[in-house]
Amino acid sequence: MGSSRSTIRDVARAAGVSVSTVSLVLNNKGNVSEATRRRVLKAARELGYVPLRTARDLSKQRTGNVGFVLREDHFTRSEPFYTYIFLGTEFEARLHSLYVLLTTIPRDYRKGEHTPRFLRERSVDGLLIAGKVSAVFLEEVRAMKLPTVLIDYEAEGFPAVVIDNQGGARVAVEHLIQQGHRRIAFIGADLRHPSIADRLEGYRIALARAGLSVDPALVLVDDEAEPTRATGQQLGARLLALAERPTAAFCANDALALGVMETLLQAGLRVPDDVALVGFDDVQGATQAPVPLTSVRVFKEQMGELAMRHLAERIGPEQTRRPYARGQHTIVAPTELVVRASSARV
Amino acid sequence: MGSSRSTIRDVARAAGVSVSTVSLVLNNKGNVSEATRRRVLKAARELGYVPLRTARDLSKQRTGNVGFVLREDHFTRSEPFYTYIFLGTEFEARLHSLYVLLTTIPRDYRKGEHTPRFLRERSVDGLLIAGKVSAVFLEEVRAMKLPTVLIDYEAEGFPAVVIDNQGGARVAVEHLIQQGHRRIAFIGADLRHPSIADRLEGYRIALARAGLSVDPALVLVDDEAEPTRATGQQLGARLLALAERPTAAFCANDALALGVMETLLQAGLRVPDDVALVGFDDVQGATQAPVPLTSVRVFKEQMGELAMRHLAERIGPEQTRRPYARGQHTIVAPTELVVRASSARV
DNA sequence: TACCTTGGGTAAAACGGTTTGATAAACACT
DNA sequence: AGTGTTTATCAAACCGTTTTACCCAAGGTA
Repeated sequence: MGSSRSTIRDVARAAGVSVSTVSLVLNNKGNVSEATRRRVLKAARELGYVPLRTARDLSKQRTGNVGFVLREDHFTRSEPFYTYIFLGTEFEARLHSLYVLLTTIPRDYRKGEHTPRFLRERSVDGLLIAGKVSAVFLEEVRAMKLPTVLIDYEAEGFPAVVIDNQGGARVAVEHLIQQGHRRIAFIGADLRHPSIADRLEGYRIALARAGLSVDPALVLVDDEAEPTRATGQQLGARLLALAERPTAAFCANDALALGVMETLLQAGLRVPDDVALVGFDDVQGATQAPVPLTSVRVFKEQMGELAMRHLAERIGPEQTRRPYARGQHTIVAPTELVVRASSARV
Repeated sequence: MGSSRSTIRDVARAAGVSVSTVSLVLNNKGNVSEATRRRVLKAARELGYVPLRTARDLSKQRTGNVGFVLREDHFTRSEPFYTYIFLGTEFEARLHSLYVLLTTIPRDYRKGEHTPRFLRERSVDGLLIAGKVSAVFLEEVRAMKLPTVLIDYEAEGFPAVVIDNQGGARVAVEHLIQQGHRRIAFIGADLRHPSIADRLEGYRIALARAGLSVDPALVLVDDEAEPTRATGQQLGARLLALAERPTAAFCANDALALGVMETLLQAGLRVPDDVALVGFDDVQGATQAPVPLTSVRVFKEQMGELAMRHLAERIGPEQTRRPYARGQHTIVAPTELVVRASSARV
């Protein structure tokens, strides 16, 4: 038992070939006869040889790492949305022999002050950014000319993997219409967030296609707020205060929907009998709600995988580094409506 | 603007010294005159020189990475307990110039099949393991002779950073006693988990110190279950079914406590008037509960920091790698009782 | 026969740092 | 003046890979 790990030289010696040959075999490159290939592989196996990453990376002029950046408040919120996305990237990363360095940035990012260490040290080959982040940060990243893919967010000049927000919202609202609803509210928050804006657009389209007009009074949006449960409670109160109450509401996400539900139930209304509710994201809490929540399911791990795969291609040996035109190379991840009790037949 | 990043040789040339001198200056080693030191630093600054990690690591015979392993179901559960611990380690890692590779393992870990990639490739200098993990995994790690620190879990032969479970539980129960309670239940789950066992022990000690005896009927434990909200609901039902109902309950964690609360409220009881409740962990949900929950606060980031600092010491250049005796080098992180409405005065 | 290919292999030069002697100069002590 | 000792510096070796450039023998072609 050699205690220290064995090197490529040990393998070469054992197989009776040169170091270069071993390297060629292990990377299946160049012309190597079947006989030597087998000898080398056998020797490598017997010695339990695993190439040393640092050596390989130094030689290959790469770091073998990719960065994964998201806002701290997004990472630590109770719904593990981005956690699943991260797991997806981690999973896919294995296939490309990359390591993922996860780090968070504050909501109010300030330039030099908060720059992730791996960017300063330039020890990543590419970058994934999940969720909405400060424009200042994106600016800084842009200047670095580092292959980057956004996830669940969009910005000029960056390829992105996004949820089919508009499509998902449309299907959700169509579902409500099919259940017989005609007065359907929209519950939303910060419309500068592309996802929320797109979901509103899906709502509009669904109504239009059904020949229904959009009643501005039913579009309940707190443009200054984050789409949280607390915001949902407040908007729920506004909904209750309406002269002519809607029979259903489509909420821009589950947190909002759960907040609305809470307010409605506390006011003594029944869901879905008095007001049907549909959310978006299909978070864990959706099934555990007092009235299980109908929601639009998002395939989070899959989004992470798609993003990582795309990034790996850009990093890859091909080095095709072509610049991205706006909107081009935006990958849209499909959604799926999950019907539960909160939107049962009227 | 030299487009390519500058190397140590560029700095040496600019400062008019040898490469070795630059290295010595940048690592403040050896004897270097103040004059040259300044010249070198100036040159490095002007060239924006940052040492290349892969090169440094290869040379130093280290990887510069540490692994962070936890169970997938722990990572993705809605309470970001381990997420905060991870953030603490990440923060501390910066001070030691280490990168943290986060990866999850399944609950039912099987040897070769699920071995984290960085262990197989031996590309970490040390390992952090958070939460309870499969004994099989610990066995595998032990065999690797890799510096390791456990967090929020304990096992033979590993140093660990743990919550002061017993002390926290004691303070919590003493609080209930001080509020006038005499019949206090304990709500728990899987007692093989050291944390839960220790919290039960704290409960016992507090009662004993107050001269109260432990009524076995009031120790409600589902030994086969995980300490989740659902388990709490079931145990809440058992509590309701007791002939002589307790006036208070100390729960082994907040999830259990919230489950119990739900059951009690649904049964028409009032908290704290009919039954006072105290939890443990002080999760986000504790403040948002129907009746805000008194709980034992845990400093999660701090635990991560402590663990990483300890690990860095073991990895460090000192190489003191002395073996750990049982229980030795177990760092106990303090707790703090946070009193809220669920345990108000009787 | 002389002249390309091509297949199979290697030695040596990177990659960009750190660390280890060696060396020369300055200094201190008989 | 001669002899250690310390201080400041550097050339070269080293870390473990990949990659490049070259070599030789065998086979094909004119």
